[in-house]
Amino acid sequence: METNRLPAASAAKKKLQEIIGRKPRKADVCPVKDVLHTLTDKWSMFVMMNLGSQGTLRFTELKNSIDGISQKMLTVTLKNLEASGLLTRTAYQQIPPKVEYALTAVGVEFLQHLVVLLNWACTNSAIIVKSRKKMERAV
Amino acid sequence: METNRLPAASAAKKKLQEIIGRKPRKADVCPVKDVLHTLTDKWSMFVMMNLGSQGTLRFTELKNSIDGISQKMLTVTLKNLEASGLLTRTAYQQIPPKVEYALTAVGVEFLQHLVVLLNWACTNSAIIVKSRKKMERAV
DNA sequence: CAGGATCCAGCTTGATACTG
DNA sequence: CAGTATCAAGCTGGATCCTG
Repeated sequence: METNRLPAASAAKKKLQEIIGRKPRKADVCPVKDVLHTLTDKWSMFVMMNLGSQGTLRFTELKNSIDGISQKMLTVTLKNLEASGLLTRTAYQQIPPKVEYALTAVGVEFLQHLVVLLNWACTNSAIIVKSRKKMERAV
Repeated sequence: METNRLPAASAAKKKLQEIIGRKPRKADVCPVKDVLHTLTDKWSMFVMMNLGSQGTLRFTELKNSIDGISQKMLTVTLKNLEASGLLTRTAYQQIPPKVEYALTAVGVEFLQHLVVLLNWACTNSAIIVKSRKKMERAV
């Protein structure tokens, strides 16, 4: 419980102050919030995870890989990610159309960080969920 | 651009397949999505960042630290984080009331991971924003 | 196949007023 | 001080229909 094999708590704290201090408190001014929000978006994560693990995918392949996503949201999500430079869209001019999506170098880099977080979430989700259940009962 | 000082792309890919495979595709079944979403929530991050960098804080102190947050959302966010076991709420029975919030060990651990991601976002937000601007023009 | 466009229900959120 | 309660507005996201 006490072992931290991470960038040391103190270093993290320092980094935090740096990051927080960097933004003039106005959330709008600092794009980090916005960027992170886009990236940790409900569907964005799934899109990137699937592209990361399966490589290049077509629109329908992605849709089938991500259970529950609507065509609209996949479109929107893909556009955002493409606009943010995290994935590339390659359209083949042919009938029927064929469009392929793949992560960019930046996308892969982000995903690697995300994997760490996902892994942590996987490990700790049980604890968190249990904690929530306990709170519910307490009410 | 090509340097990756990260858990190696191949390892990340493997991990991804593991994580994706673990969940039966049904987003509802896998709590990881839900957990991550709570944690990367718009306000949750700010709350945890402030607690992480400033230590124990009172309700109003938090509200003042996080520009733009409403009293309601702060309440909701704090409840969620407390229910998830990421922070503790200590109420002193006195008039006027005094309530202090602080991260738990789990909270600190998560925050340390988050810092890495935040740092990455800070470094790359410029690139991403620029990419977006370019896309806008392309339209 | 890969979307674009539209409509609308529902959740999220902010503003406001009130309380122990 | 630290919330709770309520209501209205706005955005999100799903369903549906349509196109090159």
